[in-house]
Amino acid sequence: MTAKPDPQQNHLLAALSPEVQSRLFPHLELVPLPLRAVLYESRRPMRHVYFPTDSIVSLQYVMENGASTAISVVGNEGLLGITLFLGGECTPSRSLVQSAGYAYRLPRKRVKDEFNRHGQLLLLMLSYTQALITQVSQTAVCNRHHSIDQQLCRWLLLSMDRLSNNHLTMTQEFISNMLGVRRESVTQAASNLQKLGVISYSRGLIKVLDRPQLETLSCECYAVVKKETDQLLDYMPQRQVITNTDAIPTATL
Amino acid sequence: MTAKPDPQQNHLLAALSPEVQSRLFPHLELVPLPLRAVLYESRRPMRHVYFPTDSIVSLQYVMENGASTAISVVGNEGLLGITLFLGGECTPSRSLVQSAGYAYRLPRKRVKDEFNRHGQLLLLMLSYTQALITQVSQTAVCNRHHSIDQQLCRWLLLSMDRLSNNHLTMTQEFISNMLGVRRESVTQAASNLQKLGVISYSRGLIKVLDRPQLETLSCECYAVVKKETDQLLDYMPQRQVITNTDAIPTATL
DNA sequence: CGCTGTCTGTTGGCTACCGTACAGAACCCG
DNA sequence: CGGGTTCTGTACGGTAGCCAACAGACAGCG
Repeated sequence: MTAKPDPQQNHLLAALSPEVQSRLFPHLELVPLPLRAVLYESRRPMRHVYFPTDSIVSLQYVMENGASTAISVVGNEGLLGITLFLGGECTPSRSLVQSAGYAYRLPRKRVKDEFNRHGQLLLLMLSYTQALITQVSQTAVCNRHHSIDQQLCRWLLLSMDRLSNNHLTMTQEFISNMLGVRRESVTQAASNLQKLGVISYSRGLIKVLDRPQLETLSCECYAVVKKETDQLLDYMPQRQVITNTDAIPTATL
Repeated sequence: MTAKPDPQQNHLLAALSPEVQSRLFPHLELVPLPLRAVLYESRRPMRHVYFPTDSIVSLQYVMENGASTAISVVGNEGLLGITLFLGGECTPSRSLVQSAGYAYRLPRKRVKDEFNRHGQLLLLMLSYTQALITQVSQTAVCNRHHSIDQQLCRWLLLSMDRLSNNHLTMTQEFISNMLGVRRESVTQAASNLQKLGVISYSRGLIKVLDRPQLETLSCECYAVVKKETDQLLDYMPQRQVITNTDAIPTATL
C-alpha cells in the first residue's frame, strides 16, 4: 500500500522479457486511482490500457434500471482494456476502482504498436483474456446457484488476493452494488461471518481473521478462478512468441 | 436445415478474403453435430476449432454437484475453440450441441499456422472473443436480476437467431439445464407464453408465433447481445491486418 | 458540544423460486 | 393393442432474498 510504486509489481508487466520491458516501460505513466474512480465509463471510448499495482478495479455491469453487478475483479495479476486489442472501442461494462492505489497505464497507440511486433505482450493479453473469461463465467454460474453468504466469501477472497494485507476498505452498501444484491442481505451475511469469528468489520473497514475458514465457507467458484489466475503465467516461458508453434505441444491434437 | 452445407454459411468464414479462404477451406472438414453431442468436455484438451453452419452449440458450465448453467450460445455467427488461440489447452466449460446440424472444423495446427501469418483469422477471432465476453457478462447479470420468464424469452430469441426457421427442438428439461433452473419453472414460464399466444409447444418442439411480443417480454439482455453480435463484422473491412494501425482511428486516443 | 451524514442492524410482509412428489398425456415399439 | 418411456402439468410446503421502513451507532465538523 505504502510501497514505492514499481511496474514490476504488476505480474503481467513483470513477466515480460527485459527487452520488451525496456521498450515499453519508458512509456508507462503512473496514475493514482482514488476509490470509486471510473477508468472506463460503459460504452465510452478507451484511451489507455491499465496495469494495476496495488489497486483493485472491478468490471461492473450497469443495467438500464440502474441495478448493477460486478462481473470480475482485476488487481496486480491482470490489466484493464483488453477490449482495445480485441478490436472493440468500448464495452457495455464500466471499470470502477474498488480499492484505491496505483496503476501504470500505456496509451492505446503504444499497445497497438507493440502488437505489430507480434510479441510477448500479445501473448500475455491473450492469456489474461482467457483467465478473465473464466472469471466472468464463474460469476454467471455463482449468481445462479449460490447463496449470498457464499458469494460474499468469494468476493472477500478475490479482493484479498489482490491486496498485500488482510484489511478491506469497503462498505456493505458498496459490496451490495458489486454483488448485485440488497444492502441488507450483505449486512446479514457479514453479520453471520462476524459471529463465526471469520471477519470483523466496522464502518467500511473489514478485517479477515480466519482466512482458511473463509475459504471453506465460500463456494467452489473462488477456487476455480484462483487456480486459473495462478496458472496464468505458467505457460508463458515456453510461449515466447506466437510464431514458435513448436513450443506448444501438438501431440495432443 | 436441409440446405447443402457450405462454409460460407458461417459468417466468420464468409467474412474472410478469397485469398485466406482458398488457403483455409481445403483443410475444413464437414462434421455432423447430432443433438446432445459434446464437442469439448470440460477440462479436456481441444483438437479443433468448429465453425457451425446450421447447428447451435451451447457453452455449458457444470459444477461439482452436477448443476449446470449455459453461459453462451454459438451458431453460424461464431465459432468454438477460442481457448486454443488464447493460449489455453482447455476450459472449465463444456460445449454441448443444442440443435443438431453441421459444422466445419479446422485442426488446431492449421489455426496456429494461420495465426503466424498475423492475418484476418486472428482479427476475426479476437473480434468474436469480444462478442463472446459480452454474452457471458450479460448472462451473469441476467442470472442475478431477471425472472425466469424473461430469461426463457432471451434464450428462445438467442436460439432462434441462430436458426433459419421458427421451430426449436428442445424439451423443457433441456432448457432447464441450460438456464440452470428447475424443469417445473420452465414449464410454468412456457405455459405463460403459450397462454399469451407467443409460442406453442408440444413434446420438445417449440414454435414461435409472435416474435415481436417475445422481444418485448424479454429482458434487455437479449438486445444487448444481439447488437454486439450484429456489429461483430462491421469493422472487419477496415481492419484487414493488425499491422495496419492507420486503419484504426487513433484520433480518439 | 450538538448537528448531520454515513454506516450498520432489525423488523414484517411478500414473492419467486426451489424440492418433492405424483399424475396425465403423448409417442415409441414389440 | 398394450406396456414402457418421455414429456408436460400441478400441487404443496419451505425458504432465500426482495421491498419498505425505521432505529441505533459512529464519525466528522462547525
